Amino acid sequence: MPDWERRLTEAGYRVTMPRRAVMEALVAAEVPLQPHEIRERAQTRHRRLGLVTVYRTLALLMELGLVRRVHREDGCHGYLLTAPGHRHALICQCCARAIEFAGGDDISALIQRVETQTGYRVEEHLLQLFGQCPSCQAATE
Amino acid sequence: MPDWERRLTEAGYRVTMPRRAVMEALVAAEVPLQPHEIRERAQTRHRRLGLVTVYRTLALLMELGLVRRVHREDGCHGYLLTAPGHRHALICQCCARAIEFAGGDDISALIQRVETQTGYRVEEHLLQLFGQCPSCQAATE
DNA sequence: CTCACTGCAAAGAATTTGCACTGAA
DNA sequence: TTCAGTGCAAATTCTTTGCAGTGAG
Repeated sequence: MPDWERRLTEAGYRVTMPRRAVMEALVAAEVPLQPHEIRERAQTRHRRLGLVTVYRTLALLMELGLVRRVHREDGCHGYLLTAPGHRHALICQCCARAIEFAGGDDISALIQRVETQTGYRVEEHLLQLFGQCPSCQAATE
Repeated sequence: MPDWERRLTEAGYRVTMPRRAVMEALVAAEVPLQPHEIRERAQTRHRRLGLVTVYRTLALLMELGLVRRVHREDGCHGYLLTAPGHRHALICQCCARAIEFAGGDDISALIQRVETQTGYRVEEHLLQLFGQCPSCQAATE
């Protein structure tokens, strides 16, 4: 039994076919998926899957911290499986492949500097990097 | 003649009442505004202002770099006047007042670390901080 | 006087809600 | 068996487009 099924069960939710299909699509994806993309991919497993169910499932998975919503520069958003312990996304502008990386001392230092400079108390941060992944760099050069 | 009017003119665009009204609303605002909020505020200057024109004006102002779109944690976005030379927004979770701050060596260091760790080449970054501004901190304590 | 710009209406996305049916526990 | 979960249709919300009229330069 995968960990995410245990998390669902323990929180009092049921493990259903649509939820399995959505999770499998997200696990298989290396890129942040938009709801309609998730639906298309998940339908190979569960034909009748409705877009509404995708939205509801995503809301549930986010609530449980299994999935994160990432922003794109154009304002759209995609959904990405949460890598445990990691918080930030790095997205390839060329192929959309995304990986996550951990925040380290450098982010803490930055936050501390900004707090000192502004007088604000910083509680959350949203950091995403955009660039080119190794294989797209190789393809370009 | 304000600088933004010069920028418009030099780029071959016209300075019109609706554009003035939108800019004034943004200048007066200390918080990121959503399109409908901009419209409501700008209508004190220009009654007939349509939401469509707000969208078109914002697109133009973004193209000229006068305005930035900022993301909120809930996925909505607001528009904020660009502070010259600054790139990142710090938004109060309590009153929504926003200020911008400059990226410094700390961000460069972070990006360099991530590039080394991942092999990606980083070209853009999206950084926003959320917290409490000084006056909201004072009100809470 | 011209043509960029505007407002309206209407189309098109993206997301949410209402409700009767279905299937996981 | 029972109620959480689902799918459909339809409602909302957000944003863009088409087009005839208006006003900035």
